[in-house]
Amino acid sequence: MDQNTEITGIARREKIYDTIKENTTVTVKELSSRFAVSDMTIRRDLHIMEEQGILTVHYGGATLRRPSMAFHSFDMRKEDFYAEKVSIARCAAELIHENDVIYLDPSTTVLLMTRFLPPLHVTVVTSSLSVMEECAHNPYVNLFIAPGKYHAEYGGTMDAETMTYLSGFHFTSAFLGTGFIDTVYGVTSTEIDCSIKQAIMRNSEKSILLVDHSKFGHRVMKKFGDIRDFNTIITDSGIDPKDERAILQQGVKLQICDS
Amino acid sequence: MDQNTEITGIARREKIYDTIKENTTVTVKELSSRFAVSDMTIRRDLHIMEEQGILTVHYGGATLRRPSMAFHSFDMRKEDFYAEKVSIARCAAELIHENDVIYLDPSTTVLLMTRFLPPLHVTVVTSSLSVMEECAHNPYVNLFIAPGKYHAEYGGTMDAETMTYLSGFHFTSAFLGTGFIDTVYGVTSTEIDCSIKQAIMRNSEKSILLVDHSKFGHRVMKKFGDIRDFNTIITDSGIDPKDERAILQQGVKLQICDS
DNA sequence: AAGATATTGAACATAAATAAACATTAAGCA
DNA sequence: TGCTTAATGTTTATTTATGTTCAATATCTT
Repeated sequence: MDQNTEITGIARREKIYDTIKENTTVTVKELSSRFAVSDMTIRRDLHIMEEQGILTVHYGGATLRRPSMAFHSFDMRKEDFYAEKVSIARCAAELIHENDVIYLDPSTTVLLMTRFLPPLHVTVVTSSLSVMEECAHNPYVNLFIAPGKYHAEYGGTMDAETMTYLSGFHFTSAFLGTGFIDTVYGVTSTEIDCSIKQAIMRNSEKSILLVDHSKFGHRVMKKFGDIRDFNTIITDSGIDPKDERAILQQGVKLQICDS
Repeated sequence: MDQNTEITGIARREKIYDTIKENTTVTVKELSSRFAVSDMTIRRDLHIMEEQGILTVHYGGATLRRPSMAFHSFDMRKEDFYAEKVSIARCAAELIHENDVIYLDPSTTVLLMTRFLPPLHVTVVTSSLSVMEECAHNPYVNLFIAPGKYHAEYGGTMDAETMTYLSGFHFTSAFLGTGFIDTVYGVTSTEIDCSIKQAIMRNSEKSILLVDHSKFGHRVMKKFGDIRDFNTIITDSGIDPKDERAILQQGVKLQICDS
């Protein structure tokens, strides 16, 4: 309405923030005419604000980034290899049986599994806040929550008490994600995450690894398992044939889902 | 209802998601006329959302994927005396100090406190999923999550392990809610809830009860505390003067917030 | 079960939005 | 003043979202 004064840069972005806070969503056109600047400028503004985590840009405009709720904000769909992760998750969910007791890891790919849970009675144990949110209203799911200090970077609890609590369960299957897999060195993660995952795997009849192809060939300091420690590895069709062979040679079942 | 001015792409799909979350099922016709787009566009939207696992398309429309149903006693309670609860929560939040270690009960009124948390560093311990969600992204909050089986009717964990975990903390203040308060008999709740609340109160320097006026004069089987076990009781101006006097006579600080 | 009606998806067409590269302007400052 | 930098505008090819037509298919009606 009133842009009498020439607004520029940060000041304009603050106004944009005010607008999007009210309306939840804004369009490029609407903003460019309101501030009498070019579409390109608005687009640049929106991208800056997206970098700052304020909003999510999409074709035509942007939407306020809502703080909580894994799926309610669609930031997740901006995850790399989202489509691949969805198909991996879909495949993984098919491995669930009636009365299973399953562990669901704090991982975006594993989280997607909650979307494809079959209508079977299962017990879900998790330390992931997003998984809790998704399972809380699912009448088929018996949900158990692991304690500890919440870490925003993992989206869940992760400390000694988390591990102790989780060690008290016996799982029929554990669904694990990872950021780093190397068919020679094995699967790696952070110190505490490794400890927890190892505890889980010790207490699980089956360990299933969900990992998209982009994670292959990378590793960090601490290893939580070798390839052969998993019963099944589920990945997408982007996997390198060499890695595929390496996994099969180690006698591990490999499931490749096309995205 | 609809000033859906030129909603496009993702933004429209978000709205579709909101709609289907409420109604469980949507039709193509209904959506295409509501958003003033062609049927084909809606169909494409629905297919994208099906691919993402959000819903299942069928002839004529789509249905929410998640087996929803019981959209829960806990969510329903959010309605009664909402304004009163908000002002009670706002008052309660003012009792928080820098570096406090506080317990937040699974209760709708206590949950509302998370909206009014002052910009002070606090440690929040909770067994309430909603509290977790609200606090997870609050940079001032150090969040600790209590374990156990999740009960949809309480919106949080509530079992022996929950109690054991919570007993390990020392709180500067505990913020508790209740459904039943009687100035003569005391404050009552379910068996397990009582056990947990008592454990909390034993380990807390201060116990603060948040209760709107509609809860007075009611009681159930098990008591978790007498009026005088609380340092402060916060309620709204609808409280009966008799109850007000009864509380003050027992030497308990009473805070009445106008709604 | 057969015919009537409505819904669908595929192929194509079109308009709009985008990112990238480059041009221009404004602003600070030695 | 002239130099430098940051912000904005412009032009381009490319991508994306949406609309349209039509044959195939599903659902309803009797």
